[in-house]
Amino acid sequence: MLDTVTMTSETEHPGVAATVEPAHTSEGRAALAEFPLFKGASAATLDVILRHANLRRCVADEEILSRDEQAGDVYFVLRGEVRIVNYSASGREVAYAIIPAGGYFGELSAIDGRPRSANVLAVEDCLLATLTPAAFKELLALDSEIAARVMQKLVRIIRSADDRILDLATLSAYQRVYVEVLRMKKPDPVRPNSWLIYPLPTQAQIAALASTTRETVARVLSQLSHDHIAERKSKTLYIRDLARLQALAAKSQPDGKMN
Amino acid sequence: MLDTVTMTSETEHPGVAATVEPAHTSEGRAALAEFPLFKGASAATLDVILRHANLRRCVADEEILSRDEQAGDVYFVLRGEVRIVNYSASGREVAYAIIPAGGYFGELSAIDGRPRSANVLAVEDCLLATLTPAAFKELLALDSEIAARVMQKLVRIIRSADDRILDLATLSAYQRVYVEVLRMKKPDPVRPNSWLIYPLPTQAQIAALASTTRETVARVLSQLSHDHIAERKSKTLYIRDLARLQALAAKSQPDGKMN
DNA sequence: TTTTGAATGTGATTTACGTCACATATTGTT
DNA sequence: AACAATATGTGACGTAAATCACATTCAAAA
Repeated sequence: MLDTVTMTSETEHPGVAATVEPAHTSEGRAALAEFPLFKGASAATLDVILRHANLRRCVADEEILSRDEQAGDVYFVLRGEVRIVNYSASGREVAYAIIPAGGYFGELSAIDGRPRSANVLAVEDCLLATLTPAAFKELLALDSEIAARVMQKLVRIIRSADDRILDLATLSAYQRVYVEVLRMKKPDPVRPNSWLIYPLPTQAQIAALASTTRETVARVLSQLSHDHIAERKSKTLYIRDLARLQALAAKSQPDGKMN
Repeated sequence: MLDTVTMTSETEHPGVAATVEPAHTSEGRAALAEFPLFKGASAATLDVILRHANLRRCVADEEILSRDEQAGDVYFVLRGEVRIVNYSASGREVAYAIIPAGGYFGELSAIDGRPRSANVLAVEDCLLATLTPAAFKELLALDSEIAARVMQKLVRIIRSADDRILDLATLSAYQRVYVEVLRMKKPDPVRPNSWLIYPLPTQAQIAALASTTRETVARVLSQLSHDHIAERKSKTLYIRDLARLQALAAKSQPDGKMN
């Protein structure tokens, strides 16, 4: 499944795989100063960050960190995109989130010192900055604005996890796929008032997000296409009838029983 | 489903239902100073708390706060127990957590200012202390130890929510009940090395936690009893064979497919 | 181009478990 | 003790969706 990592791209030292390097390069400085979490930070704060941060590059599909590992580094995604996933005992993949450039992960272990709760995979080639737990905590103590932002992000994670639990507990598999499609939609960059998904993840990846099977996702997509609600053209899915899709996602099963 | 609340118990002013009162009573002072989150706090911190806190009493099954409400008070459970739940469009109840005395809730809205994400019900008669969002934020800014504890609690919530998502996505309904039973077990106060659940929640409540139906919970409990793994005697469930129960909870469906 | 491995589409079959329908048991109340 | 009112136990049944099994299409190398 995972490619054996070949360290060719973006590595200047042949032979030694230089995956970790200090962030004191012009590239690192610029990227970190502009990073959303640190936007508007004082010079002192930025100094702490730049002094402690390291850069790490990784290639598509590389496993950046894995569950149960006893490490607490916080990772900032400067370029690329990562997926946070877990595997069931039987090997089924469950995806928690996709973090694009500008996001960060790994803060849970940094905050409570416990092992990693999930695996993180690079969706594509990535440039990451890392901070040790000690440095991250220093940062939180030093800059209350950043501490507040981190806390807000934790709250956002809880809210979305709670939503997900509600979805898993109460929606049908089809509905969960509808919901996932709705979550992934972005405004069409050319046509206004129109929505699309690009690039469309593989059906297996969508299935992992919606906690169902690849086949079910295929059936849902076929049905949507047949009903002219969404249309797939190679790597993009055009949403033709948003209202109808939302209706499908929301329609409550004729249940009515209040227990 | 919910009893219409009759304000008889613990109310001294007949007529007016005095649900909110300042915490400046000896009862309030003692309870708050001993409260886990505030344990070891400085006099200044405690002063802020006591000055801003109010007490609120509520009776069993009362709805303490409800989803989508635009309010951000934080609640501290001084006595009693509350359940955090949500309802699906079709009315099915999904329980997130049961918070005993010493716990708190409502901090999400206080932190991010967004509406309530769930409903909170009193399991039994409760004594609660409340803090406005402003007071809570002041507290976080004033006392970094408390801020850190709150952050740790948020992380704990995320970890358990992620576990729950994994369970929902990968375990069978039976297994989810096993898992829930295992979660609720406590060491037997009299017999050492023995586990039990007391008081055993109703099957409907267990079903809400495990996201299944009451009937399924009944079947699981019957099966466990039949196999001498657990035995129910009125309000307590004795776990007779912990190892076997854990094995049942963990047994991976013969799936093996890695996708 | 040809080849080879993923990714996708769709039928047929199976099954876990929700739903429905009661009977029985356990509570708490007059 | 008698009575509701809740809570529990268990069969029968239907169905959503997982599983299995291919055919087909697409996309990346050789």
